[in-house]
Amino acid sequence: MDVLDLRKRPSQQRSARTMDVVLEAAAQVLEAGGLGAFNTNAVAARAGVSIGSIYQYFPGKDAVMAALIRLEAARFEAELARALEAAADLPLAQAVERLVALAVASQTARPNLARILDLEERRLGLEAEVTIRSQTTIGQLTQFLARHDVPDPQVAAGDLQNLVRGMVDGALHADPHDLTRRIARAAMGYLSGQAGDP
Amino acid sequence: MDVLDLRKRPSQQRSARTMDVVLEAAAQVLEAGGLGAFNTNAVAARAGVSIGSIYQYFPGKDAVMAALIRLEAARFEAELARALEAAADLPLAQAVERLVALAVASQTARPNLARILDLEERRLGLEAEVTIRSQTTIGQLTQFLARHDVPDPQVAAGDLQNLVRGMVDGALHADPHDLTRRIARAAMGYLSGQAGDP
DNA sequence: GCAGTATGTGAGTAATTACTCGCTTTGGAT
DNA sequence: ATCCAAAGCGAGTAATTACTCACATACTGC
Repeated sequence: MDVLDLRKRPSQQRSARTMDVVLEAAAQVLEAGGLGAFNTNAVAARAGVSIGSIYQYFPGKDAVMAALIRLEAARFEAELARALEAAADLPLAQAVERLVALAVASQTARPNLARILDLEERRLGLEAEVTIRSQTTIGQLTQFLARHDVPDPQVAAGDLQNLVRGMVDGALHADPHDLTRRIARAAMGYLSGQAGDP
Repeated sequence: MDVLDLRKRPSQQRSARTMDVVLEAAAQVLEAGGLGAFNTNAVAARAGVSIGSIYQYFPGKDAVMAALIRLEAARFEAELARALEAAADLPLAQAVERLVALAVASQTARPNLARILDLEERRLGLEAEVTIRSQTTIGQLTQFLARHDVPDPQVAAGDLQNLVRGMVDGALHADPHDLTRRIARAAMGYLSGQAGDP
């Protein structure tokens, strides 16, 4: 039984609108004001609900954070799944470019939020439910890479995810298209250099 | 006149030991407990000085943070400068491997700290003194890459820094030596793929 | 209408925390 | 020894904030 769990949702089939509104407000507060501005009052105000309502849906502040992390993870994973399906029959280079473009678009929408969620995921995920966000993302990527005969696909998947994340994080004010090209180049470079060069 | 400046240091030639102690304590608190544990009382306690003393050397909490960011930046830049000098006559691939090893070692020592400083730098550096930490680092790298006839060395320097940072951040529990090899491969892959493939 | 329940409210509370200020201690010059 | 300024101290203060709870309102089946 985790403090971050939402099992205590008062009824089974709630309108869920309030919850969504709160999470969206939390995202906006984090994006606009950073971790320091993320407090229950600010989130409630932005969501247009009372503080009490927040505590009807979430056992505490950290639970809001955790729910937001899971939400964003789920969104990205859904997009990734679609993109992977669409790119299934493409040659590796083109497939990689598409996936990178997806990652760039995803992070560019709310640059600060992504960074904060990264950091908070580590703080909250204290060993349990390790890396909420990347678990299945990595899984999907691993399978994709394995199909393209990339050696050590699991490690490669993790490396690529980190490579992309780092480059997107660092260069958010660049032109997205150009950035995508450079990141794709780095990713392909990594994959080409894979394994036994003699 | 910035709130983060330390110009108001009470005397011109202070022992500076207290200041160092405070900064080291701040680093330890951040590494151990994250941003949430970073408060003036905790830092003072860990440093073995009183709260008052902190405020004799720093105009406020954020100034401690800023000073720590500058300190770590200066340390890394010094190491980088030495490494670049030592690697000046090496072929590109070997030079890159050495630089990557340095970055890995640097971040591995205090993994959480590095991430937090990244985030805080953005929060504090609001447009002024843009990217305290990477300014001269990038400069040094740019010159190095230019000497090796890398096209667009400035962009490449930034990309490489972000690529390395991302990969190190994401895989801190891996074996440092293996990690270094993989990152170096990615970096070389990026550099090889540079410019006009037809 | 009405009973009963689900949902929403927001003033209040207890805890935390950045920072102040009047005081004590230290150390060096005479 | 005496003085003085520099350095250090830490209880106190005002502000912030996570969270509670007694109450109000909306909704549902009758």
